[in-house]
Amino acid sequence: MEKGKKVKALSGVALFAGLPEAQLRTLASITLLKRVGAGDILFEAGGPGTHFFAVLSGKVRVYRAAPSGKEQILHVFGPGNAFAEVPVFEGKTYPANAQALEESVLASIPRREFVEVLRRDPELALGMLALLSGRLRGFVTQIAQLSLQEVPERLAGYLLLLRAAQNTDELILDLPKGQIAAYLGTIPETLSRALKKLADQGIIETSGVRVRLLDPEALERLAGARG
Amino acid sequence: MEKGKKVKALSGVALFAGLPEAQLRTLASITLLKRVGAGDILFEAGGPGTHFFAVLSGKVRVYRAAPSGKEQILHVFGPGNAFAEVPVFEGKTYPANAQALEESVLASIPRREFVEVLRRDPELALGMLALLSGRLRGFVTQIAQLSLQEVPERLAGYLLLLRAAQNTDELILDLPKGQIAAYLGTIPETLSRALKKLADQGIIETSGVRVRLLDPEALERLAGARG
DNA sequence: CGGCTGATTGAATCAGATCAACTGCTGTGG
DNA sequence: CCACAGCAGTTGATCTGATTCAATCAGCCG
Repeated sequence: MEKGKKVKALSGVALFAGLPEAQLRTLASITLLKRVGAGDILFEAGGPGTHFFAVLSGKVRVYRAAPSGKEQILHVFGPGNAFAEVPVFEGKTYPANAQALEESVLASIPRREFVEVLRRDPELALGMLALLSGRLRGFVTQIAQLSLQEVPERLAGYLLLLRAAQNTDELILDLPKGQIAAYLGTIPETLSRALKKLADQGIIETSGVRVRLLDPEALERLAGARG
Repeated sequence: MEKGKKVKALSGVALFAGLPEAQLRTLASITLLKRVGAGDILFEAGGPGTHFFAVLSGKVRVYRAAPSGKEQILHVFGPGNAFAEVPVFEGKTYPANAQALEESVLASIPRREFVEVLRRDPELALGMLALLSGRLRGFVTQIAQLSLQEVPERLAGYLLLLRAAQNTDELILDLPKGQIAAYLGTIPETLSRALKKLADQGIIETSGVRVRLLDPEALERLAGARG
């Protein structure tokens, strides 16, 4: 992998988008490219948090698992997203597990060197602060949903997210239903019933991986004002 | 309020602890002191996020509320804690509500000026990054608990937190039970039953606001390895 | 001594999980 | 090209942890 390619790859990461060429080159020089297959585990909760990652291609999920086997997905990251920033600034362990959902290519940046770059570039630090703040906001939403809403309402919120991302009312589910269930804090059986419930109410129409939103306003009412 | 007093107050905030005198003075010059009574609302979810806060004395809870009236506490902040950092770096709205639980004195720092100070002090920015990372870690734990554990297990985790904070097995509950219930994502009735359950199993002994841990290992087993 | 608020207890109900069976799709190998 | 293994998803029946509703109790302040 020659250097120019790495620089190009990194410039596609949102967090590094505005970075001057020189900084990008520095980053590229400490970055390792990592190719992983579907299902590969990248790190586990409690493991030493030595690296910070960015997805160049593919899809990665970050989740926690109960002894029972039930899993809660915290976030799914796609191309251009950076993740695993928590241990970078705490120097401790990863708080969750990460697993590739598909064949993916990742940029892997060693913690120590990355902090050095940050120390020298306050703008990157501010970008990082914005990234973490956005993450916090997302978690606040997730906590509120888990605690204050029931499954069909959370599902409504998720469908609205997809709508915003895909900019259409003819959605294509971006994950297998089992993974969506884990993201919503439930299990596939319950998700299946929730989809049916919304369909019975005439709010959506489903067929496999396709979901047509018949009544987006009803979804917004269900999901509540907040995102 | 003369200036020296503000500097002293700010130096008691963990986030600003290591800051050089000059920076502290700059901060003090843009800081407003705010006195609030028990029950006062500091800001509400969705409101414009103009200020960043630190608790100088008293206690503040940050929470989200459902239309039904049920509330989920995200965090309770005491003296020395900074909070409401999310809108500082996103320049948007507060993601949750904040309310004083007791008479409190707060340092209130305008967003724009604070960002300027940060831009000039990379070390403060790194401190801020560490603060946010810790917050993220806490939220990950909270999400996992809400989704993967049941109430008695979450309660066990909470009691262990108190044990670590108070460094004794003779705990004093730091919040009214109703608030603890809201923090654990449940309601007072259920918390009451969970306490009774642990007591029946001989793991704890309760009397009002006092809780004696008879079998901390059992609590750790219940709560699971993670914090 | 009331009267308010917080906490507890009991009974009924409910959302969601669990368990089990079945469907349907996909890819592989005979 | 068909058969079948294997997995994801659905459906139904049951179980259970938690909420709801209602009543009572304890403590604290005026």
